[in-house]
Amino acid sequence: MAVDLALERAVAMIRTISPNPNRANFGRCSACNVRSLSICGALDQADLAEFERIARHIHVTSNEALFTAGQIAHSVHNLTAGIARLYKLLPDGRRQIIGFALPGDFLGTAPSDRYGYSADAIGSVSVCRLSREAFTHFIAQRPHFLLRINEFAARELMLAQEQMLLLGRRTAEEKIASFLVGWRERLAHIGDERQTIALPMSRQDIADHLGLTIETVSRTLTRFEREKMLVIVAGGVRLLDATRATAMAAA
Amino acid sequence: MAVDLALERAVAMIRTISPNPNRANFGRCSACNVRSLSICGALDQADLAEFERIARHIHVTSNEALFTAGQIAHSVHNLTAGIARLYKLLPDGRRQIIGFALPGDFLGTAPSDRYGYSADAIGSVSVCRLSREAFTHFIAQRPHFLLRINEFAARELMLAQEQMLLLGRRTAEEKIASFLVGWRERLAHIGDERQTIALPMSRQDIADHLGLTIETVSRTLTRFEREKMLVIVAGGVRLLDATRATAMAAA
DNA sequence: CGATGACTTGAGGGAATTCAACCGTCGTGG
DNA sequence: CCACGACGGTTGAATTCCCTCAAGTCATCG
Repeated sequence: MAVDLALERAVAMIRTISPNPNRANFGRCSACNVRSLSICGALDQADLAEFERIARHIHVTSNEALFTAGQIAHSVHNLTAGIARLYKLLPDGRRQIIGFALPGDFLGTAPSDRYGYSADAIGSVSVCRLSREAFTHFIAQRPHFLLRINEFAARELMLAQEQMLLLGRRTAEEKIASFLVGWRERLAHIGDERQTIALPMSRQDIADHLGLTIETVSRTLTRFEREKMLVIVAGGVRLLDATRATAMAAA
Repeated sequence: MAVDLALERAVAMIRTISPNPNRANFGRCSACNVRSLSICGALDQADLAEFERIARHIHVTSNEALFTAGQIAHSVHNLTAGIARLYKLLPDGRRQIIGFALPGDFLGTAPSDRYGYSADAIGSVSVCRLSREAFTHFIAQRPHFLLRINEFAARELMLAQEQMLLLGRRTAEEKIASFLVGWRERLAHIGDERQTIALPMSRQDIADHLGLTIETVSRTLTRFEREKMLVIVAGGVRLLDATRATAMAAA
């Protein structure tokens, strides 16, 4: 039906920014459709060729792990398509999703030789995987690239700080509204600007991201719908009153 | 009395790692007692001289601001003595302390030209202040320095991720225990290893860091004391049962 | 179709907050 | 010298927001 078609298109949009990559160049960095969004945006043709030599394309399917917290961090990752869930677990199973990674996001900024969090796929995901060793060597002689990585780390840090404010000091209602508004912005940043906000992650994922339970997320969303702030559709929500949502999210 | 003397020594210890800087070299980077802990640890004598040329020493007293969220970020800061409170505010005054900065910490990793959070002094604080412009220029030609900054950003990010887990998924009891254990580790890292954990910040600060109220912090600490896990002393706590505290904090 | 999984909805409970009072210390000024 | 208020902290009682537990709906799929 129509709804599903729209959803499918939305998901496809997220998976790859431009849906028709040149087949001949498929897999080649120079034809990468998220290059400008990613750390690789700072590389010229020569650098890119070398980068490509040390990178490996990996595809993982839904709920498959990219890496797991505590493991030796042999690789760094560059998300090229799909969405990943980044999370930490407590021994008793409680989970905190520290973020969702979108195409262009870099997963490799870590202070130790072990992954500080786990990452797995929400739907099918493609990444560039590089051995940390090769990557370290690569950046060592390319200061401008390092600068770019630094910018990415800074942006990630800022998001983390926003999230701390949300987790520590916002009500459930504010958390949901902030999440929707922030998520919409991030989708817009990668080129997905539609009225309907795609929510490919589950309610449980949202709950674990906002420090809530699945029931509270569900209840709050349906209340927002009752109050005509949004409409819940398959795979996402359509924002009717963006002004009110933004006001609730007020930084 | 004895308690106050011990406290004073503790505070002095935090303020400056080595209490007797060479007077002749006072204020000189080469004599800086937190250099090895800070980003400047990656600089050689020549670099250090240049760094010193663009840095300015600033002292601020208790509760004075270093910078404020939203302002144009003209400067970056390097904490050399004392402790700073880093926080974000909501329009209605709710506050989230995103971290406490210790000597050696670098405050300058930001993706925009505006400060993403506010910083002010807990007790008296000394910082090296550099214009962002000069700093950017400085790092541009020193890749190894940039690498060091990157390591610092990565560590900060990891701390932020830990804090998200704490804020989103831990109980009040676990939050307090985790905070005490983590804080003790950080103090140890800068050379302050004593039985008594110095807590120079107020109960309100702790509450705003952990996403709790001041009453809950107070109640939980006194309960810990009743249960013989610790003793509350002026300016800090003395940990009696570190095993239990660590278990509560269990990552 | 029966089973399974994602989500919703309702009723009741509880952890932490809110509201309020109180305590001890410190600095100030009458 | 001490009365005083301000301030940081503690403690108690009542409230509330969100969680827990439980049931029910709906779509998907073997």
